[in-house]
Amino acid sequence: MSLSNLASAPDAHRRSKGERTCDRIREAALDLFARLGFERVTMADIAREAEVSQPALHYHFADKDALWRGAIGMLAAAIAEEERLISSARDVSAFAALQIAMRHFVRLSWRWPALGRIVALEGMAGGERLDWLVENLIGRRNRNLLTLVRTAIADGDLKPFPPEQILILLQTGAAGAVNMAPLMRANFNYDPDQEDARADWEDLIVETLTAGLATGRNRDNRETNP
Amino acid sequence: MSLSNLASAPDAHRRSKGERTCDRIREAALDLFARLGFERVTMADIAREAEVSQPALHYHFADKDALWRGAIGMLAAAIAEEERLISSARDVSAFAALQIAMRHFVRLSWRWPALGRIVALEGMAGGERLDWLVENLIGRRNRNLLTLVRTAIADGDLKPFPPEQILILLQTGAAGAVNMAPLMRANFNYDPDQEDARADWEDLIVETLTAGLATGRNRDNRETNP
DNA sequence: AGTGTTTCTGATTATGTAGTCAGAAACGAG
DNA sequence: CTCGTTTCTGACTACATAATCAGAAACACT
Repeated sequence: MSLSNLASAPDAHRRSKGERTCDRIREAALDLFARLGFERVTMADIAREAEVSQPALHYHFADKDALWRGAIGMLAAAIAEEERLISSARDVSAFAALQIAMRHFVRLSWRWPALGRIVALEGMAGGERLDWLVENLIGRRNRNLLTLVRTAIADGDLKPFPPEQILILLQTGAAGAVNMAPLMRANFNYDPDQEDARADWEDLIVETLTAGLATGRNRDNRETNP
Repeated sequence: MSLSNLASAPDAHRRSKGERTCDRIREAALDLFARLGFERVTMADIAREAEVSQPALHYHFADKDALWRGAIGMLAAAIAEEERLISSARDVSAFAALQIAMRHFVRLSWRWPALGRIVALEGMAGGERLDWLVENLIGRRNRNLLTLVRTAIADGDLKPFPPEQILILLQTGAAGAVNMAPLMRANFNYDPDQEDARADWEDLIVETLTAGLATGRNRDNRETNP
């Protein structure tokens, strides 16, 4: 909980036992919550997956909601990295920055499948957990992206659709194959979670949405450079 | 349960009391299941919404799963109508048929918000309910669409990405604004469920994905006619 | 009205699940 | 090793919820 004694930093990479099991619990919880949603997961499931007893969960987290937030917290670093990467692209056009962001987002979705799934799950249901997500995880990022979309439209590079809609299309589209992997397996006997399928998907998303949303002006710039 | 006596057909539109409350229950259940997912909805919630007592649910449906399937059944007619409409477009190119299907699908998503949400919920989780959905509601429809995509690619009208991925992009994209309405409200203070917003969304989806997926050959056909 | 059937309800049970707590085990500093 | 602290467990409680059932009410038909 504290910032840990920086004095003993030399071997600080060796986290305490509690911190390690805490991580195990959060990993198990994130995986289960993302796949199944909050209610379909029991504390017993998480405990089994993390190889601890149920009360251990309550030792590290006050209740199931706190555990959910703790698990989501594992995504914070990934989001922060994404925000950093987007804002670092400051000397290119908003349109080019969006392309970069989109490619990065697809990769992020594969790296952290839980992200898109949890946003989808709570984004459909609404409620307190969604409010928490917006407040603590995705709100600022999304508003920044919205500004980027608005700028690209003002620049005449993007078709003038409602920017909120464009953003949702980009995000639900990009995460589609990740989120819907079980459906694709069940309905098409197709597994999108393969190295080459992932690469195809990344190209499909970036090329398609870029080409589809661009105005004639830059229609032929596949990957725009400043 | 039986095909009802066709003899007394003249006034057959007057359904029995049981059938009417059965419908009320299914409507309430469909709405709740779609918004919140199977586990987050209790039988008491549904009973309250349908203005009956809990045991009434068990009189009409064996258990919660049967009620879920019964509720989903309300979407069957909508899907059938969609299938009919798609297969009726037989004398146009596969590409043109896909455009028609896409526009129809966006409208269908707004008409039946439960459809996309339930597919998304179960499509992420996998499991028995997804298998049931594939088997009984969306499987055939999706395979038909897949054939259409394959044909359009073979015709040289669609970019040669994996057809399964193209289909998932079309569907998750099209249903995005419908499914994510709560997120859009929470994050952007934007309500996509307005007449003009719906129209914008329909255009955004059809124009963007058409333009993005089309090969150069038909790139400038906004709405292709045979 | 009378009678049998369909439809529904109040009361109740069984079960699964989140959360609690006393105390055991593992750990760390001396 | 010893003692104090952190970490964890087994046994338990409280509660929500799906499901049951006997019987009441609404209905349909004569």
